[in-house]
Amino acid sequence: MTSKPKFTPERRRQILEAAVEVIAAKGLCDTRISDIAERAGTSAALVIYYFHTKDRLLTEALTFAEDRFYLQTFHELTNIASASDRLTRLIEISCPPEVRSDEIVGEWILWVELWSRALRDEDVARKREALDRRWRSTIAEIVRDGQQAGEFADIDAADFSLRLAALIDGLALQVVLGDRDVTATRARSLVLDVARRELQFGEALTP
Amino acid sequence: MTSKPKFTPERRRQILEAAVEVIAAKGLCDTRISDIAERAGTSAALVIYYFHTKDRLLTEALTFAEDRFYLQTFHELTNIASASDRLTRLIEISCPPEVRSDEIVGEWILWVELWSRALRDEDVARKREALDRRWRSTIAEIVRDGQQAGEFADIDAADFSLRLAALIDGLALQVVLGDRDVTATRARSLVLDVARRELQFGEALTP
DNA sequence: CGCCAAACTGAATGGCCGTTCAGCACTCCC
DNA sequence: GGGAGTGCTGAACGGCCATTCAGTTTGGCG
Repeated sequence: MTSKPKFTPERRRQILEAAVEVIAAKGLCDTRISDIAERAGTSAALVIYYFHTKDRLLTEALTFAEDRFYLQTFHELTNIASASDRLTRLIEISCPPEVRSDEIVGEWILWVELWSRALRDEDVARKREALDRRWRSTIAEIVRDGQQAGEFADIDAADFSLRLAALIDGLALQVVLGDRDVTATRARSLVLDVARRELQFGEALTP
Repeated sequence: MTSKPKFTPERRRQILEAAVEVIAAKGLCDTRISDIAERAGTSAALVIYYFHTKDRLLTEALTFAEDRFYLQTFHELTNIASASDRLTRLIEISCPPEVRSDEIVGEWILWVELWSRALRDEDVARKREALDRRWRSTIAEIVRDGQQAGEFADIDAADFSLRLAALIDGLALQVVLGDRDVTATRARSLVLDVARRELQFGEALTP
């Protein structure tokens, strides 16, 4: 309101954050530059001044958000010693929680928007690919750590991480779309079961 | 071209098919009524005349396409006797093939568009939910058939079908988005491996 | 044939929104 | 103080596009 924030990089971030919020709330299609400007507390003209075109702004906002979320998650995981605990936490973080936390659900909404954009924009497609590769590498890394520590069974880490990531995507999607057959807790426990069964750690399985 | 098709229901279908093609090619956001009209060989005014509003047309087109695809798949499966063959075929059909067949890839593109729409439109969300429920039921049905015939191990059919459907979603998505780490054949064989391992059918597993 | 309803259309209409632009305010440096 | 550069803005501009409308064609039917 009264504050008059200047200085380019700070402004940039403000606008990106506003863009992320608007996209999550209204969807890519219905996002207007003026909405973003309003939420950022400036004018539409300034938004264009910083990003030149709406297209570039939207692309940058999507990757900005996903990148930030990844770094946050990654940072949290580095504080956990055991591989099985790290994997468990990773699953908990990535599956949407039962209570509709705007933070996590918003993150998944942005993924869906990112996917639809990546279908038509080669540039976005490559950025998405890089984000997902990094994510799967992180899982694979945990698996290999656990295997070296003797916590996990000796299965192929690359295959497992791809399967696990895909399963999380598929289940989280259902939860975010509000499917009444797929509650958040059910999704989470399915993923955890798969991980425990395949890597053979944690609670005993009763088959 | 020269033909002059009339009669309401036929026209309706023509327009819906045109809409589906345009959406798959350009995406929901960039789909114009005039594009659809042009492809259907009529005027934009007629399109509105039939569907009243663009919104309704798009929603109807998306569910029309997915419904048609499901029925087609379902019909093909009914001709297969053994449950394991049926499940194998279901997986083959739903995973995008290596050669970019417009038919299947288009189907997946439409799913992504449907998801992003379902995020904001309760009506679309419910329709999507119904489509997915039917799909998972189809899988569960096959599993139960196979179990009764002694082909499959006795695991929980509902859980398995949810997990399998989610895995297919997640992997097919990567393929359709052009991720270079996830080829179509790799995705397909991962899904088949999971199914065979969990249900214990087909080729021997070498763990 | 003549009449009616329904299918269909081309040409407006009206609103929206990305982008441009001319200029204001502020700060820094000489 | 004044000149310059930069952050910033309000007010156009211009194009696009869903929707409307007034009117034409078509086909069936008495």
